[in-house]
Amino acid sequence: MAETISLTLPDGAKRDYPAGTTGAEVAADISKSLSKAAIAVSVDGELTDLSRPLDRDADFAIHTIKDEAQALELIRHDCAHVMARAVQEIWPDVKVTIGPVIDNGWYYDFDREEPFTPDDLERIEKRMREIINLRDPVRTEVWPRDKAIRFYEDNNEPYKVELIEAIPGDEDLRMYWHGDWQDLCRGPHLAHTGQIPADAFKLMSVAGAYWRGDSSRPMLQRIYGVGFRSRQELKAYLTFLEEAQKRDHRRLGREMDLFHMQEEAPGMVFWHPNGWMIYRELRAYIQRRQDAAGYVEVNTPQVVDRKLWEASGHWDKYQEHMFIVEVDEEHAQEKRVNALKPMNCPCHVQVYNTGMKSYRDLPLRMAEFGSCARYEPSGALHGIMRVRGFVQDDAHIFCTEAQIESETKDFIDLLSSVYADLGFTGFKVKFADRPEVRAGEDETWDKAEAALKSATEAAGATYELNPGEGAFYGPKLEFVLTDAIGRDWQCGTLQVDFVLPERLDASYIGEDGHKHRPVMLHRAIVGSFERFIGIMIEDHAGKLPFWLAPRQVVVASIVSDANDYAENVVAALKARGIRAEADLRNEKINYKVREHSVGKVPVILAVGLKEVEEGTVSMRRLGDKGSKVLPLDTVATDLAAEALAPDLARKTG
RNA sequence: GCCGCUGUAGCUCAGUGGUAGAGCGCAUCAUUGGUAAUGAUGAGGUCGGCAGUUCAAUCCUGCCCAGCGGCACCA
Repeated sequence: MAETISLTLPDGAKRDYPAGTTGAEVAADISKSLSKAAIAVSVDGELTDLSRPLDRDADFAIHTIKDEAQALELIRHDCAHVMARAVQEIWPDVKVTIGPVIDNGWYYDFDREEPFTPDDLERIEKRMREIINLRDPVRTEVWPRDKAIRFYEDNNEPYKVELIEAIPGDEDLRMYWHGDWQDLCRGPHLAHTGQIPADAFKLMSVAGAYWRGDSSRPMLQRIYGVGFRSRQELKAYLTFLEEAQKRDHRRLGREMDLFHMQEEAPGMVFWHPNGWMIYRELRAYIQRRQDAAGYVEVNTPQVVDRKLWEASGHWDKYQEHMFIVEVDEEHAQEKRVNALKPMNCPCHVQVYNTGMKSYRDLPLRMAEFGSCARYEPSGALHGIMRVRGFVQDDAHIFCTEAQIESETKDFIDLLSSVYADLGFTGFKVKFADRPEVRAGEDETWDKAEAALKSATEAAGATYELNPGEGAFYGPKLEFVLTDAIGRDWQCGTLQVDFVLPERLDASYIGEDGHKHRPVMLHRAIVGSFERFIGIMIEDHAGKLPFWLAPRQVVVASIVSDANDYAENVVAALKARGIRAEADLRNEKINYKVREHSVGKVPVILAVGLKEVEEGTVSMRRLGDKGSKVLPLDTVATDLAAEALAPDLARKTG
């Protein structure tokens, strides 16, 4: 070890210290105020404790609470420790497990017989504040693993023992203390508990979670917390949560009268006229785009004999998740067992397999908006986002291996254009390559992965790797959208499949006059319409773009003498393809404006005696404060243009 | 599926071992008004379902169903 080490500060200045000097000592050497404000240091970009001895030349930075990323990481991390200590002080029998930092906060998993109650959370929070006020210094030591294992065995912390045993190699472990409380942790940590802002965290909820994420292992209790640097930041986050709640598609679905769900059909959507209008518009748009992109559309049965599912391999793997339909046929020897189709692909191969296919028929792009049913586990259901009955913008492209690349590129182009039309300007691409357990030769995988990669690049898309997450039958691309409040949604997909054509014996006659296997590309752009509409509702907070809005215009009369004129206005708008309705109720205009604003109607046209006389309307846009009086013709022309779906608008120019 | 919580009027929610309330919405009447709630009156409930305890259960107990928050799952 060098006697002297040289630290390069962020401003470029170099400072020399004896090896073994700690970050805290460096901070104290620079200034007294920095010494007080310091919470951690970075050594060559790596965040670490103030108390850690420095042993080499490095780029060096001292962090205070002003360094947001580092501060939040440390605060949340130490909140997890403080919470675990609070829990163990209140209930000494509780066993601790793990407690990582997550978006906006942290969680910690505990093993305790009794469930934690909301009152318990308050109690824990209070104790946490007390611990923070103690300003206990954080201390770490490096222990050999044997010693650590013995320590946790003696202290009856079996989960910690298991954690250590799962750490590969025989590296030493870092043990953590604040006060008398101990945990296994590699850090980094704050200098003392008092550096946690005591008024900027909140315990949010308790939930069950499997030990090590494995559903065959014990269910632990997970307490979630959120933590920030200041009370203001916490408050801002809580306000954000309230805003997010207001755009919940389940709530908006009810308020806008889009759909409902009920006990008799869990996970199935009852679409109301308003919601179904969105669905129809979106589906018609996708249909037009796919027609234009050279797809053919088919429709295949929903109830299909188990034999087909056995042949495709689904019966084996997904039987538990299929709706089974048994039919007693009067003269049959045994019951006929069918399944509601969970997906379209096996049926598409049946259509493909009729007649002889030639290489001249490829690529064959077969689309279907087919109703699928999957018996999803009850706990997975979530509004219309995760359902048991759904329709995808599903299609299978039968092609040769040589065509994978151009088909992929064409698909990504189509998908980008559709996403842009739907208001999602950017999307991420993930490339999921071969999983450990897979079908097919490595050589085939090489070819498929290479084709998929170069096609993705040719389409101008950058991707991140999602290693080992491909389907068992082939690599896949996942397309991920980000919504208005920053949440990611995986919607589109493209999967290369060599297995199903084999299993279901699909073939074509090649140029050489011999039989060949086609490749199948499974692909979807929006994924399920149900889920995508849910995403659109939340993304727009219910204020859908005009062409998708189920109710586009309400013409509201101000006095009953304007009722006839209001009806005429509605007729004029309808004649131009606009979804317009009249509100002639005996209510004040304030009342009507409020009701239709709450109902997210994009345009309200108020008409009173003045408008009747002048042939005008008073137009108010959703979200605007005021209104504008305009000639009816102008409004009708403008709104008719606005009502066109993006692809139709492009055609009209 | 697993852990926890919840289920009362169309919606949001109070409430009680002696069969129930508010606001909004709905209906009727009055009001004809100018851009986010006009007033009055009225109707509306097997208190999620099935058992049990009790003289008596919406309330207590058990089982089931559904929803919510997570976990696991997502062909």
